[in-house]
Formats: sequence, structure tokens, C-alpha cells
Amino acid sequence: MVRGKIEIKRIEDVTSRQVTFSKRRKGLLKKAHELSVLCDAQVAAIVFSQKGRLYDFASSDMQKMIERCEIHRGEYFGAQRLQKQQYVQELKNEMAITMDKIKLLQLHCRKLMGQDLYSCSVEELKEITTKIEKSLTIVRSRKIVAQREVLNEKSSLRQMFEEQPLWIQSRSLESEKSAPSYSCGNMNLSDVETDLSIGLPQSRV
Amino acid sequence: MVRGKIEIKRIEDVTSRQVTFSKRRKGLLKKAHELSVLCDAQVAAIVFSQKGRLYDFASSDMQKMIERCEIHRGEYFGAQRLQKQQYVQELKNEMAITMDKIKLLQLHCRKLMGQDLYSCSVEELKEITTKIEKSLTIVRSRKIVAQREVLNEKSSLRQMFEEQPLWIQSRSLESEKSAPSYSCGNMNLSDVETDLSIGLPQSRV
DNA sequence: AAGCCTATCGTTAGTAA
DNA sequence: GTTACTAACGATAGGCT
Repeated sequence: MVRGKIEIKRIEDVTSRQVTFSKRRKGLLKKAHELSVLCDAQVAAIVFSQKGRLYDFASSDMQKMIERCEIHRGEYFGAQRLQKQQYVQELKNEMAITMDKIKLLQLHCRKLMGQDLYSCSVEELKEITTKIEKSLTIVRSRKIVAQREVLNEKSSLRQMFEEQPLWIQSRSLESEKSAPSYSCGNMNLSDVETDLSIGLPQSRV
Repeated sequence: MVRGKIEIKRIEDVTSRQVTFSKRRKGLLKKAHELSVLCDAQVAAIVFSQKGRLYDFASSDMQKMIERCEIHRGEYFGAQRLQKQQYVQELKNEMAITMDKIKLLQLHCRKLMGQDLYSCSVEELKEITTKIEKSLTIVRSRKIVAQREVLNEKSSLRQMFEEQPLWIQSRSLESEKSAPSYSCGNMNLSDVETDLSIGLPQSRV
């Protein structure tokens, strides 16, 4: 039946591969067992099928075998572990630095918003006042410019419709007035609360 | 030559055992390799000689095979290692989140200082203006109070070291009474409620 | 310890159930 | 996914170098 020696390469036929896997796996585990008994050696074999199922054999406790194996290969695994630990340490340091930064930034921000002022000296309060005054000037002028821009846009729109019959103009303007969902009108500012809350990261194991 | 089938039990003759170990070990590793290639499976074999020497084969990275095996067997060390990996992942995630938060905070801060306003809508600009105005009010009153406190201190000193006319003493006492250091003037503090709280990440293993 | 030889034993590819 | 069959293949015990 078996015509020639088989080549050691991936079996392409799925069924054939499955059957061979079953047989050879069994054979391998058997051989592992035989070796461990005949020669009084510690033997372990681990096989994962393509579907991820595990088949294994260990002459003694698998966990101890694995540990022993890792110890033997100490250099490699040790280095890997060290690298991992260092990496974690770096991440933690970076985190700490970032948290410091955030605290500083937060402090600055709070003072700009008129909070936590009781630790400030008169001198510092003066500085803060100056800063706020400056930014108020900037923001106000920017606001005016922005408002003007909006007005100009509306004017342009009106211009575009100027050549149309009056009833269309009035209708479009009306609808614009009655549905201003974005730009304010009589909208309550406290409804639009740009919230900045930065909380604690979740605790974990 | 080989008379009958051999029994699977420890070979007592030392030399014979050693030779068999060498031969069968080689065979086992070869079979492991063949299985991995033919069936496209992950295979590992670990053999310790009686003298403690390690012989092994792994179709792919031994460390990953071992970890996968441990995870499958749900054993302690595997779980531990998995936890560590997850922990690193969590650290990374947390870091990313924190960086996002810092960016948001920075943006907020910059806007409060009158920077990067060109992306703001008129609505937003109004909001910012309101905030800044409020904080300006607060900071100014705080500044006045602080200045008064400083003056009072000076007065007290003067009082202690110089013979001051009574009317100055009484004035300083008055102002101290009428400006209770906290909640300044008639302003409602709850109006300024942009909350900024940033916490530290919990320490861990 | 390692390699060669060879009779024999054990494993397995192909096939079908 | 597993088992049974069988011829051929591969592995190896024992012997020798």
C-alpha cells in the first residue's frame, strides 16, 4: 500500500492531515512515555492542534518540568523577564512624570479660573489678574471678529437670494431665525457645559 | 539479533540505558519535528537526562508554547504571567487615556489664556468670555482682600511697636471684621463650577 | 561516547468503515 | 474525530568497531 517514503512537508489534504495528526500525535506521546520509562528520564511533550487544542505528556509534574526548562535556558528567559520588568518600570516613571505635569497644569488652570487662590501671595494674585485681563481682551476681540464673520456669511447668503422673489427671501430668513440650533440667540449658556473632569484611573489587581 | 519485543521498563544496564537514551531521544525529537511539519501543528518536546542535561525541540518559540500550555492548563504560573501581560496592556491604555486628558486640559487652559481661539465658535467664545469674566471678578476681590490683610498685618506691627493713634487701630480692626477672608464679597461661588479634578493612578504590584 | 550494521519490531500511509 | 487493516517504512536493540 505505502508506495514510497513520504516527504516531510505539510500535508495539503485536510482529512489526510487530520488522520496523520491523530496517529502521529499518539505515537509521539507514546514514544515520550517509553523514553521516560526505559531511560529513567524526565520527558515532556506538548502538542497544539491547528484548532488550538492541547495534547500533552509529562513524565512528572509538567509545571516543574517547564520551570526546570526555563531555568536551564536561564539566560534567554531571564533577559526577557528583565526587559519586561524594566519596561514596566519605565512606563510607571513616565506615568508619574505625566501625573506631575497634569497636577501643575491643573493648578495653573484652577488659578486662572479663580479657584484655590488662598495660597497665593498678593504678588501672585496681581500676576494672575494681569494674565486674566490680557486673555479677556484677546478673547473679547476674537469674539467680536468671529461674530462679524458670522454676520458677513449671513449677508452673503442674503445677497445670493436677492434676485429671487421676495417671498422666498423672507421664508428662508424666517427659517434661519426660527431654527438656530447652533449659534445662540437666547440660549442659556449654563446648558452648554464644557465639562472637564479628570478622574481616578480604575484600580486593578 | 533482536530476539523479542522489549518490555517498557527501566533499563538496568547503565551503558545500555545510555545508548538507548541517545537513540530514542534523537528519534523523539525527530518525530516531534515531523509532526509539526506534516500537520502544521505547534509541537514541543523537552527531555532531561538523568544527569540533568536538557535536550529539547520546539516548532516555534518555546517560551510562547509554554505560556500557551500553561494558559490551557489554567495553572498558577501561567495565570500569573497572563496577568502581567494584561497589566502591561492596562498600563499602556491608561497612559494613552491620560495623554488624551492632558491634551484636553491643555486645550482648555490655552483657551482660557486667549490662545488657539480660531477653532472656536461664537458660542464657545461667549462661554469662555463669561468664564474669564467670572474668574477675573473672583481674583480681583481676592486680591483686594489679600492686600487688606497685608495692610492689617503691617498695622498690627505698627501698633505693636509704635504708639498709634486710636483711630487707626479701630479702622484696622473694623476692616478685619468686615472682610471675612473666605467667600468674597457678594459673589456666589457656586456660579463658577468648572471642576477640574485630577487624581493619581493607584499604585500596584 | 559515537557510528555502523542488521534483524526485528513498531509505526504509519492509504483506505475504508 | 476515531478505529481497523495491512503493506511498507522507519526506528532501534544488540553487536561490533
